[in-house]
Amino acid sequence: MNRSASIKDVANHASVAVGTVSNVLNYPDRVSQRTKDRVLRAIDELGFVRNDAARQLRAGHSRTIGLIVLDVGNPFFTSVVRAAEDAAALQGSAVLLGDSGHDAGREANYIDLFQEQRVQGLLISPVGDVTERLDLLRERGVPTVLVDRLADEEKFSSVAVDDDAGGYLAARHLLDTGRRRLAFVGGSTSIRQVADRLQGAQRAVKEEPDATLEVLVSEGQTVLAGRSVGNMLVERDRGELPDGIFCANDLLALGVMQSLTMTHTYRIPEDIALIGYDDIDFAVSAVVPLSSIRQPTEALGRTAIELLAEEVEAQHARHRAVVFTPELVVRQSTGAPSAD
Amino acid sequence: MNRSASIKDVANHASVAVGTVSNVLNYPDRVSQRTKDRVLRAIDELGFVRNDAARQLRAGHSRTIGLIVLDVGNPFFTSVVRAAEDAAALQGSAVLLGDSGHDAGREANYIDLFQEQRVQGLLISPVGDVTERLDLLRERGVPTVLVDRLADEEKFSSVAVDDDAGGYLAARHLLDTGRRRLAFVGGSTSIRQVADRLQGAQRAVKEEPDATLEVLVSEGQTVLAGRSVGNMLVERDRGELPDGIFCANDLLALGVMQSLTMTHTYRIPEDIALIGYDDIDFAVSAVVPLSSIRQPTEALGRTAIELLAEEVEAQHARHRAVVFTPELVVRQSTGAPSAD
DNA sequence: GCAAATCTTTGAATCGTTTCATTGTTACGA
DNA sequence: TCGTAACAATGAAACGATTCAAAGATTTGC
Repeated sequence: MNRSASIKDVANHASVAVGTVSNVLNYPDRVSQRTKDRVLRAIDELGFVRNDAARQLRAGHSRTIGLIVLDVGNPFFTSVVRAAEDAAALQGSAVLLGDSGHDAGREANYIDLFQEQRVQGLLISPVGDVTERLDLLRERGVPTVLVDRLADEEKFSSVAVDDDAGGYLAARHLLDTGRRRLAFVGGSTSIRQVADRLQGAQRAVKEEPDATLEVLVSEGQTVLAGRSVGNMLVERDRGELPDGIFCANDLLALGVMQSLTMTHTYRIPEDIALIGYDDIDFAVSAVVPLSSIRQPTEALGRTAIELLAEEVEAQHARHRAVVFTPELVVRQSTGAPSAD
Repeated sequence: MNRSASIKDVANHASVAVGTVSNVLNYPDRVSQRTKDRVLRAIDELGFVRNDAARQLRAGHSRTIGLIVLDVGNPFFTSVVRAAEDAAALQGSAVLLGDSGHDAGREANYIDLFQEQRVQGLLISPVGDVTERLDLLRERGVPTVLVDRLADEEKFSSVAVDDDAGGYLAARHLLDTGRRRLAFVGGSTSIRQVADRLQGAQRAVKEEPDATLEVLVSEGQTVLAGRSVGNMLVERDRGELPDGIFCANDLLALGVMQSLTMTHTYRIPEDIALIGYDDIDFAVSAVVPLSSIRQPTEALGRTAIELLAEEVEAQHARHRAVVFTPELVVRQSTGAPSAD
């Protein structure tokens, strides 16, 4: 296959000037019907496809937006990505997706790549702390929005979800359904998300004088870690058991559920109510459909694109940090009569 | 922020010719140390970043590869993507990822976008059948490799997994562990993957004169669909139950497992052995760790990139269709003493 | 039928990089 | 000291699309 047709080839083939071909593509109204037909036919016959490189060289910027996430496999990000793509499409941009896989090196590669591509801007859920890498972007004037990470409004716009509020919601829901001896299950509180969710839960518990909250630290945030915690609970005396458990994510909750249902000693939700966090697909199809806290991922993605557009348009506008409040999803595991 | 620095600005700032700056970037050996230092300093001081558009305009092609998958949320594709990215990085290319979400329109958009970007080539797991869209790519000479879809070798190179072999492996394993009354659970056999896996299972069963295979059609391929099938089985007389169940995917298998373990009437694997397909993350953390068939996703992604490289280099070489054989993963649900 | 107004079309200049033939410099052996 | 390699640096041309001032064509109004 030889080199593909250029606008010049089209112009020759249709016996018009290159400017006319360009007009057909960009300002069809300026061109007479006759000419337009001839040009379109030529385009078709030659299989002409616009060369985006030439286009954006002239324009000085591309029509793409870079999006770097920590893990495309994580349903949370998958959903954010999808929403961002749709929102970008609405404003005529396309999203280039990069997966850093929690690796700072890969992240740096994508940042460089996207800068060379002269993306309109960057959405990024950064690996680790906000470092010089990002400050550099800021200095270079690359419009940037942080995703799922609160940022100093002096420096960046950002979108995030209020984990404290989520934790409050979950605990409040357990309290509202009459539970008083609550337990929080989560990995190390050095993970910010875990700490915030716990804090929110504690805030709710303080509102009820007769309520208590026990903190159970799990080995990681997996189903298996949850099962260990569950097994430990099953061995307790009945009187020492919590009557409501809030897990820092759904995987942990599913593990706890496995332990409790397997032994058939305790019933969910009659003896123990259980609520998770994230509302993953599996939550609804657990043995006992799992109540959970759903994060507004679509809003996150959409808003990130919108904030980016603001940054692009008003170069020197103040940055904005938008925080969303998550949503309670009640299912059977916390005592709804029957659920979706 | 004004327009970013160009190679010309760097040249001025370092008092050299533009060609020299270019040489520093592309052929450092051709440039004396003194000049190189000066140029590098200028680059640093001006915060110069190569403009990829201009670069690839000159080069005639980009250093990116387009990858369009049916669903980034699907762990199968996530894993393929990751492997493809790594393999591409090794040869100095970057992957642009598009998610068609099983939507032909979105797919078409990405195909157009990637063509305008003049990607080196395209990896695509196409929506529906291989249609004119793809034939058009072929005619245009865009190197293309189909992923997870067998293709006419006259037309395309492709990488795929042998589902018939996978079905055989699963059924053969059940037979090898002494089961004789097998059941296959799957959605409609109009889905090619389901049909192939069933066919492979049937092939294995035919090898044992005293073995039988019952086909149970589920309503879709979800956990809930699996649970319906499971509930139906639990109501049968013990004598009419299968002693080995092969599910067309892990979600179905997890649903079946829920039904069986919840009632505590039958034990897995003692009464009924259970095996799924795909080896999703959840398989290992099920109540009874689930045996499954693992697809070689890393090999798929890597090989796809390699085949694409072949296509790019040898324009008129014959295409190749590479088929991988999946792998049996034995866990507790089919009677391993104890598993990972 | 003619001037003015409107609509079409033209094509050179431009974007930032790479390429490469040419020119300038240095080093070395005779 | 000179001639010649070997090495460095130069800068114009090219890539393909868009822009825009200018020219050309057509229509309108009188």
